[in-house]
Amino acid sequence: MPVRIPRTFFDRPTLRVARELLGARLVRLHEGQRLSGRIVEVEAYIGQDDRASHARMGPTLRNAAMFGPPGHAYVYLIYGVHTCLNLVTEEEGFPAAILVRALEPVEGIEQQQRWRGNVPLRNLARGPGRLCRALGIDRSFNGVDLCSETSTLWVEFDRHYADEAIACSPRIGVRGDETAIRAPWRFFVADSPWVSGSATFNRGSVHPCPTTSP
DNA sequence: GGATCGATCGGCT
DNA sequence: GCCGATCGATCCG
Repeated sequence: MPVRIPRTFFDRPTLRVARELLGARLVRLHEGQRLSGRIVEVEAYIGQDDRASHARMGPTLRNAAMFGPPGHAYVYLIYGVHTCLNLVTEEEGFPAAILVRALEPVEGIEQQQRWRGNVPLRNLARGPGRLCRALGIDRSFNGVDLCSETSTLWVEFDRHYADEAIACSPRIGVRGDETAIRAPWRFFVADSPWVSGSATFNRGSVHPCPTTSP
């Protein structure tokens, strides 16, 4: 039986957690059925000094989950249209989270297709808004404890990817050209057809993978 | 495959 | 008022 990833996993430096989440399986339980996908792309948002983070202006009602304990979900609405899922990391009080950007579909694909309007399989969960729609994740999941045995959303260990299979790049969709904001805090499975972004961007902007943050 | 543009809401300045 | 950690439709090559 697969087991939920425990809170101790999330209660660690965010870049390490982000790297190790690649290959893990995100599971949503819906009416007794498992809907899931393998995480193939993530982005790290670390601390109040991260100019791209929602936590940059300090704690607010919206970003409260980022300041809360690790192992919880931070879910928000973007552009008035799409939902994004983050997994909160590091000790309570320190605002950090990992944006889940793409999944390789694994279980309950038919239900996911229904929620997605029968788009091509490749686009089922390729992008942060798309994967939320595929798994039926809305803002009612904000603050949910992924490590509680009673929640209907969690993460399991699944595949392991060697370092050579992993690539890094600047985060997608963040504005500004300061070096700090361009930190290569996006991790993805190189050459996976399931990651978002264009092939040329994914190949052309690859950085060495960082292991420590400022 | 790539560029552009509109949608549409909540949260902050 | 302004502006997003985006997506899909549409147009072009």
